[in-house]
Amino acid sequence: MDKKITIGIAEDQSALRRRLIEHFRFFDEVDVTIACESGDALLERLPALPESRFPVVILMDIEMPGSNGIETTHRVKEHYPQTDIIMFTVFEDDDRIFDAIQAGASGYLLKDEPVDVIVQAMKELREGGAPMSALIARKMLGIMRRAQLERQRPDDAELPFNLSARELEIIQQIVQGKTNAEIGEAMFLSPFTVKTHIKNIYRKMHVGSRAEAASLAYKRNLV
Amino acid sequence: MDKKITIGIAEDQSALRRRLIEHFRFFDEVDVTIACESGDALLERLPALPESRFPVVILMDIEMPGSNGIETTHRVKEHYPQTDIIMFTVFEDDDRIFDAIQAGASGYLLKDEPVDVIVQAMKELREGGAPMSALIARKMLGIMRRAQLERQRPDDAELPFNLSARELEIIQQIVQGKTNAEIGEAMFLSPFTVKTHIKNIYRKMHVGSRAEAASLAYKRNLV
DNA sequence: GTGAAAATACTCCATTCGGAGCATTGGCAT
DNA sequence: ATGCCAATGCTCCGAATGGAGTATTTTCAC
Repeated sequence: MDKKITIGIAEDQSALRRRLIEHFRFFDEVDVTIACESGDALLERLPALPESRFPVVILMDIEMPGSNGIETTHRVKEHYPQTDIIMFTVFEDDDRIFDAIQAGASGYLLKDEPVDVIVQAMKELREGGAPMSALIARKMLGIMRRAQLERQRPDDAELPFNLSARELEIIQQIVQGKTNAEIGEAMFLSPFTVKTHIKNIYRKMHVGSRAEAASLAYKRNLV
Repeated sequence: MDKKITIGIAEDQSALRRRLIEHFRFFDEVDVTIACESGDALLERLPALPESRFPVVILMDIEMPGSNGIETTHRVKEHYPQTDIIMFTVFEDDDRIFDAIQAGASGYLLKDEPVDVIVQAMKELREGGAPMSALIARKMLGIMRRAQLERQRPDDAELPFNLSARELEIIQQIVQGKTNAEIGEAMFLSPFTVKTHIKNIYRKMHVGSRAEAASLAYKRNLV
């Protein structure tokens, strides 16, 4: 059988914190090894824990005095990237969810979830999942629909519009607002050559000005 | 008790399709009302269904001949936005997950999930969740960490660089590659006026050319 | 109702750009 | 080997841009 899941708790409301600790006692799978009333306290006390009692999962309140849950998550993941963090909150606005994920949270539960669901979430986490309350999961989808993905292009993939590598270099200078002369200087080329390249770029991209080319370059993730 | 969940299936492998239909029979909660071997067939046959047999959830394979699952999802959501779609696939690359979500999918299951998990996912969906296989949920988090969120600006929030509303309008035309004369025509302004606005824009944004302004506009989500 | 800010409009001038055409070189593929 | 295409460089010309300065009208807040 697997070892117990060691849990950390950061939650400023002492009543809730104690209630959680009490309830977790009834579950054999988990073991609360640290519980703090603030993110700062958690960060202070974590280094002192022996490895065997170091939390594998931290239940993190978002709203806390001092360092809030987002900041604390950032710092914890910085020092202990292998520790998973579940945000635990009553709030559910999109920006906060997004920020929590970006900070490194791997799960997001609303505080009204029953304790057995929380324990189940811990197990899911350890099995590679990303437990989320239904409402949060739905909101995440909404966030993703509004998000722009920065798709990275494999090096050998062909560039949009059949642009050559050289032409791409030139575009990158164009979006910086450089003149042909400046680009030539930067690339050790005659400004005439730069101009010829730009002519070809315009033809391939079906545009007719630097602004339009820059715009299209952004839209197509060329820069 | 709630009514049965009506299910649609789009899956080109006939063996799997039949297996799913067979297995779903054992679950009282669900009722397969339509099963097709392609996205095109689904789109063709959906309009003919009576409302009572219209699928509330569609299990959608991604890899299909003709319209693939992403395209089909797009079209289904376009015509039947209230129908939920679960992507059902063996593939799990980030771009595909992202595209599926953007197309309007509300869940994402791997084909190796047991049927009872799939049925459970349907129920979760109806309860407002977004069921995902553990692996997919984790990948979604990774995608979100790389994503840029387009945070929408409240109407009364001040624009970056203290640009006026009128100036913003002009920028939008600039990124389209228009000349001052064309902008003037579109906005019923003298080209001289357009020029004056652009001068002010340059001053406020600390740039000196249309390409640079367009570029910065994209970076700051002005367009 | 007064003042500040924004929007409108124009002039002059030097620089830059975009379009067309042309030429040479070097590398890569058939 | 040969032919194609990318990369390089150039000329001429007209159109558009960018910079500076000035002026009138509108609008909106205090």
